[in-house]
Amino acid sequence: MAHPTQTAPAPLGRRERRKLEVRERIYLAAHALFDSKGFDATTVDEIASAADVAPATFFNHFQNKHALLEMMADGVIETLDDLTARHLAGSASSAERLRALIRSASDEIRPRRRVARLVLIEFIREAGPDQPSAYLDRILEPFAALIEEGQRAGDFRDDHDAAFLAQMAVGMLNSAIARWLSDPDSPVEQGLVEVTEFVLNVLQRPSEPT
Amino acid sequence: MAHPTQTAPAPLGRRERRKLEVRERIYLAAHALFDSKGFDATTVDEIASAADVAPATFFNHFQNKHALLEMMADGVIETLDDLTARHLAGSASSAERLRALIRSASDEIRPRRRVARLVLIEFIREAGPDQPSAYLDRILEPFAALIEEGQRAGDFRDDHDAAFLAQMAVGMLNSAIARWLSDPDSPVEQGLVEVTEFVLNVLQRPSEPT
DNA sequence: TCCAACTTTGGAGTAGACTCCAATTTCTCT
DNA sequence: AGAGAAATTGGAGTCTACTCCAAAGTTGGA
Repeated sequence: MAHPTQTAPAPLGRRERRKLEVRERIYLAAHALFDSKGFDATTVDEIASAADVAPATFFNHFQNKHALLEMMADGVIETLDDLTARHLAGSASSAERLRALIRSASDEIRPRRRVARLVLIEFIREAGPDQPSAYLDRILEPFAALIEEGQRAGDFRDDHDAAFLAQMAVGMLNSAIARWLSDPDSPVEQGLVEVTEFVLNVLQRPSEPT
Repeated sequence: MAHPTQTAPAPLGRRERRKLEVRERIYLAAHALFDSKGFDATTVDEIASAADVAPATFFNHFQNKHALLEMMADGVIETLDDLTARHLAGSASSAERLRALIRSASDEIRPRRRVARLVLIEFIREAGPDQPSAYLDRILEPFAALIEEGQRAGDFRDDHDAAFLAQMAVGMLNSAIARWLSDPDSPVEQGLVEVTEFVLNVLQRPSEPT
């Protein structure tokens, strides 16, 4: 799960390097704390002292505590994009690609359950009643790409466009993931596999007029 | 959208009646405020004064601000149960029943978009990383009941049990609703109808071995 | 080397959620 | 009517997120 703090690569003075370093330290400290204690139970002061900076410094780097979640959400999306790019490159069948993507995604999530939950909530919450959701669309993109690819190959139904099918697929996966995320002991692997197969079944079957 | 504050019907002294009245007043005030300003932007003091009680009184009735959301979530589930009971009673086809249920549900939600969003988030959030989600299961129940009915009638596929299919159906509907809730101007009617038809298509089509 | 720009930091201060408590009001029951 | 239980209320106090500011430290460049 890449986090977005590593962007500009080359021409950085010691100054900016330090700054990024601090920012990164805060981010990582927060990530660890959120994952172990949850968001609400984690104090800005705790984050600051875990990152070994003064409390005031925190606000030099992040507008507020919530901004950390947004950054983590960005990280998730980046990771998802990376995974998709990797799996699209491969030459397996459409179904196998989707399976692989979902397997990879679940591998990413597993060790960071708690943060994953927070991010999932963030995805829904972020879409304030005023602006269209940014995350939700970006989450769909990778799936849509993969499905479109599958449609072109003739593997997936094309009575709906890829975006719509992606939304349906993500919806189904989501409900499985949501359940998993909230129940620490549930057998994700198994549940997720079942849902994945169902999704494939739905995607593959061409529609007949009702 | 019934709210759960109306339970015990008969033997109430003036005292308990007053108490429920106050509770109800606070609940309604909060509901209105949440719907117009959102949760975070609404102050406990505001709620109290809108309900015409002292700020301290608020905490006599609700453990905290968040408890109001939980109560609203309960209300949603109750409403959903009611709707389902009503629609199960009817004698239409399985497909028609599902369409009717979803239509009713969307009618309930439409005038309370903002609160609906909060409640949706609550559904996901509530499942703390420690206890299994209570709401998520209860949300599925009505759909599962309806689907099971359809399976018995031979209208729906039965290669998976009703609970699983319900989860898939709710997942798909959810992703449509989530999108709608965050985009004030999106044509819910249309999107929801499209998704509903897709869900029906998925439910009706019996699976063939892959 | 020294200045200007930027960062960190401590400290004071605000707002809102929530607790605790004692005084007061409201109801119930006799 | 009057005692006792329960609810309301105001007030003081805590905790945390977050803002503002001035002092002090760090860095890059002339």
